Amino acid sequence: MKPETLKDIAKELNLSISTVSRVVNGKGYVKEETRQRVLDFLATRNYVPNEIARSLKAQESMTIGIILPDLREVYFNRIIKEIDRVVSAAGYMLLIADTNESKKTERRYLDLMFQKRVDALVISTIDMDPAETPYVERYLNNGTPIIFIDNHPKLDSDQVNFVVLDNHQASRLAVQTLIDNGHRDIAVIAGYLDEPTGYERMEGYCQAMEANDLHPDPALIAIGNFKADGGYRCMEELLLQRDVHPFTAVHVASEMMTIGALRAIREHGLTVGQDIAVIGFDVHDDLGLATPTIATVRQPEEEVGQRVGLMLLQLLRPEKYGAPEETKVRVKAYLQSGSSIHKLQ
Amino acid sequence: MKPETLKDIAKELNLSISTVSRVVNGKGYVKEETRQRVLDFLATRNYVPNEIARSLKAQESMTIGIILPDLREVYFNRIIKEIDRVVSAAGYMLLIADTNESKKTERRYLDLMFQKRVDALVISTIDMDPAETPYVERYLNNGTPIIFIDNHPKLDSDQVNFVVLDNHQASRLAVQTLIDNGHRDIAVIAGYLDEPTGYERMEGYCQAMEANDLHPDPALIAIGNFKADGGYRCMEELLLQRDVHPFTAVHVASEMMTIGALRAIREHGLTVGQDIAVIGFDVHDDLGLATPTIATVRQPEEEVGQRVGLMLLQLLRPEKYGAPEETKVRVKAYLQSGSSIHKLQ
DNA sequence: CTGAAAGCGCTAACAC
DNA sequence: GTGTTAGCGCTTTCAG
Repeated sequence: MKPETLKDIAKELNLSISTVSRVVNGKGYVKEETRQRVLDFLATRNYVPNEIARSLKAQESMTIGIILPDLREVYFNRIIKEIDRVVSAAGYMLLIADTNESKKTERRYLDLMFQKRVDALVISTIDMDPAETPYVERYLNNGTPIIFIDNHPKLDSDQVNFVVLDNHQASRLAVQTLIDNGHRDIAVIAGYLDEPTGYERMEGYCQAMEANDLHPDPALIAIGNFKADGGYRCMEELLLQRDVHPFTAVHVASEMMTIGALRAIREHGLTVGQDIAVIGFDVHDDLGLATPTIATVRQPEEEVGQRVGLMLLQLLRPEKYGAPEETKVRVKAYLQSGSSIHKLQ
Repeated sequence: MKPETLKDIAKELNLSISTVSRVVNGKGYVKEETRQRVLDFLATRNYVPNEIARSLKAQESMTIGIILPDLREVYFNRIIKEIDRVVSAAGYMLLIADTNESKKTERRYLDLMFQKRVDALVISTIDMDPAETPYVERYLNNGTPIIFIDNHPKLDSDQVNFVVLDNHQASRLAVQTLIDNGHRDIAVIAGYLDEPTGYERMEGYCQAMEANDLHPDPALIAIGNFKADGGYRCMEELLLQRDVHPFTAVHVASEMMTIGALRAIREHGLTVGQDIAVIGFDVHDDLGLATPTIATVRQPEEEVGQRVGLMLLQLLRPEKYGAPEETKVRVKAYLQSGSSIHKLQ
């Protein structure tokens, strides 16, 4: 019933535990004859080393914790998949926790994972001042590597590693794409400006406008709540004042707000990619369900996952994977074109 | 740097390890005064018990392994989210492995998780004869509970627990919905019949037809490869022979094939929900991007996750959660309506 | 009420 | 080459 131990094997073979251990691990001198005898016997049994005991002795769990707000988000599950691929090759496994957007749950998991002594932690926190909580400090005091994804705490310790999106570049790319298609009167629907993602994307919009000698009209800047209803309301507002403040294109700076904005446009009897050009942010339609297809800037999830995976290995085993060159990285968004943008003129 | 141990604490307090252990775990007699002294001291330190050591002693890891082919699939990440919610309340954490549809990787993970001595395993295997591999047997010999999801091996041991979809009922529901809308000439695009999901869904189609005294026309049954291109080709075939074998509606028995079929219909200049009614299988468009919206039968992912979670707890701690009543469960699909079905007559 | 001691399964000096 | 031993951090008898 209970799995066999080295001791069991050793007893049956009339050998010492250490000898068996040596052949199992393939390290240390063992006479070829004995080695074979052990190997043959092992083949008939079903011995699998107990990693828990190994962990206790070696003081490393060979596990990496991942804490995130919602596993259903495409962004997260893709990243995890990549991280898994990269680190599992080095023998690490992933302990995953979904906080369901709850700070309380996030803290509980932070504790639980520390108890389990994860060798490193990847976290997309919703608790933006982790430096102040003892929860994260435990890891830091410990020297346990932490990598933040999606967002990162303001705290500027060099212990704070992250891989996040370059929001400025992303929205610049979006707006530039509209401009390249001949649009000049461009509205933006951004998220709350007190959140970095909201603020930075809005700045990106302004940067692109100014780089093209266009003046962002304050009336064409709408601020929503990152959700579909926010996008809907913002779009409504923009449309209602359209005779006074005309625009031919809009950049919506989050996925859900894009969904809402599209609905508002449709309900106003207008056609996307004809009456109004739309470029979204991180809109996922890999199945190609939307007609017209939605142009959007997107985060390179695979790249993020790979970078996080590699950074983990470098942080955990620098002697093997080299010291990480950069532990604060901002990845670039890419353009996914779609028929929601029409050429002007 | 290294986290403190009971020993460290005990030494500083001039107490024995066992006394400190008792107050940390709140079990066993400790004089109220000493208890307070320990508690006060602990508050100033930052002691977190080492779960690895606890696990070794207790012979349980408080972790549950999950092995699945692709974390990006909505079906899986929702289930995991629910399982996590349920079992984490009981102190378990999830070790997750994405095999990327590879049998070899699946086996490697099966081994790794056994090494880590997971207390239970949830698996969506792609290796349909696990009974023959020693990989799964190790767990079974061990008494380690295994729950299969999505599909299950043919092997009919009572050790094989599963929570899977009732495919017959799902396709029956789909076809019945078409019939209820007045359709009688109904085509089906099913997956390969040597896979249970392909076969059972096709049977469900036949059952619904027969229950309504309709004769499934063999020419209206197309078999594809479960992927978008398969769905596309099948739909093409059906459309090309439509004058000889007319139909007004089609049930496509997998998500990706539905996507392909929709494209084929569009490219033939026909309109879904007008010229042809379509009901898909497990089509996910929670963002509501598709127009018209796609009617589909869907798996109740949340229910599956909850059932698996509860079953795990019951299998692991029957004294606390009661013995599981049923360990082979088939959940029912539900209907998600959409404008891809038009009423006939 | 508290402490000493054994042992979970494994690794790694260190002897022989 | 192989065995003995100590010890990773914890829980849990068993003495005192």
